[in-house]
Amino acid sequence: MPSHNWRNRFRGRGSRWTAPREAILNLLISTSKHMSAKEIYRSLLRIYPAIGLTTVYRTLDVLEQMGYLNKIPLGTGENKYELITDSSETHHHHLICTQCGRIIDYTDFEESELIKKAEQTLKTKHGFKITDYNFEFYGICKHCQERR
Amino acid sequence: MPSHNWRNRFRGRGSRWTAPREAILNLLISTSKHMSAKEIYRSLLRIYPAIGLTTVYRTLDVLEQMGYLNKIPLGTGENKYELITDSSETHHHHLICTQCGRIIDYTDFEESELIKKAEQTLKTKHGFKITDYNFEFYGICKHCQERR
DNA sequence: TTGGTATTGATAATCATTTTCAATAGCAGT
DNA sequence: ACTGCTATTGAAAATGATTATCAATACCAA
Ligand SMILES: [Mn+2]
Ligand SMILES: [Mn+2]
Ligand SMILES: [Zn+2]
Ligand SMILES: [Zn+2]
Repeated sequence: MPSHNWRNRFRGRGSRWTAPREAILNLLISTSKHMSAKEIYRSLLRIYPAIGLTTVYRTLDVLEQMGYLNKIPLGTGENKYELITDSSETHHHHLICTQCGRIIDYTDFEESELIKKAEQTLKTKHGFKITDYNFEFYGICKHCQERR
Repeated sequence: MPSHNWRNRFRGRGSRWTAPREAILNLLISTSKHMSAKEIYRSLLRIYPAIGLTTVYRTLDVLEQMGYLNKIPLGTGENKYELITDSSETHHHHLICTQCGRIIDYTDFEESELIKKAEQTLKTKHGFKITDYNFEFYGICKHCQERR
């Protein structure tokens, strides 16, 4: 996962490889968390004081368009992001704690299969061409249940 | 579906039965569409020129808390709403056209079953208490595919 | 090295939803 | 029907996330 790999991916589609983009990617690569644009921005400020929040948003957009980023709506109008890497489970869903905002990854083979099947069915039955889907559970995480 | 039914539901939880709330409910009952707060507001203006958008939001909140309203995030930060009635399919999902905003109801027995199972699993396995979930497909509807 | 242009960051603008607050109206108790 | 308490209302301002604008800058192909 050397960064010239990412560099080439950007260059390959006519985009440029820049310092802000490298900083954002390094952060996304190194973290295991699901971060919001502002969280990414604030985290980068320490090492890259000149970076702008706007640039974070733009880079996340590009990454999403390239298919390397997963955008997770929190249901509050805010989104969190996670990089899609080779090693990461491509198909997983999320448990979102409405109390603390924590996001828990969760994989279910049956569910993934069903979604694939549904995509097919919806195309033939409703003529609906699926480009994306959301599947999130909302609730109270174990941690938050204990402290009340 | 006489409105004194709804009146009692409101009164039952210490809430008051008011003209704006009756107007909003009558609209939600009579429509088969999935409407946004602003769409509801604009539609009511004709018959109830004094109504405020704020009140629409507040009434939708109450209905959601009472468990009679389904809130559907469009992925753009905007939400649409639909009343949950006895006759309506309680468990259905949505196909959201990212081109025209149309929402298509869609029911899948297998999927509903799987979600019920998942709720159980998540509770025992992750200690996660589910209060709600989102399951939406995004894509291009038949209508929009033809006109391009 | 250079020129064209993609990108950047500061700032202002959007847009949906919330908050605030004084005025009003529902309704329980009389 | 009257009264008083307080939930509700609507206008206006505030919020919070995201986007648009724009002049300055930095990539990078040639
Ligand atoms: Mn994840
Ligand atoms: Mn529906
Ligand atoms: Zn939590
Ligand atoms: Zn459409």
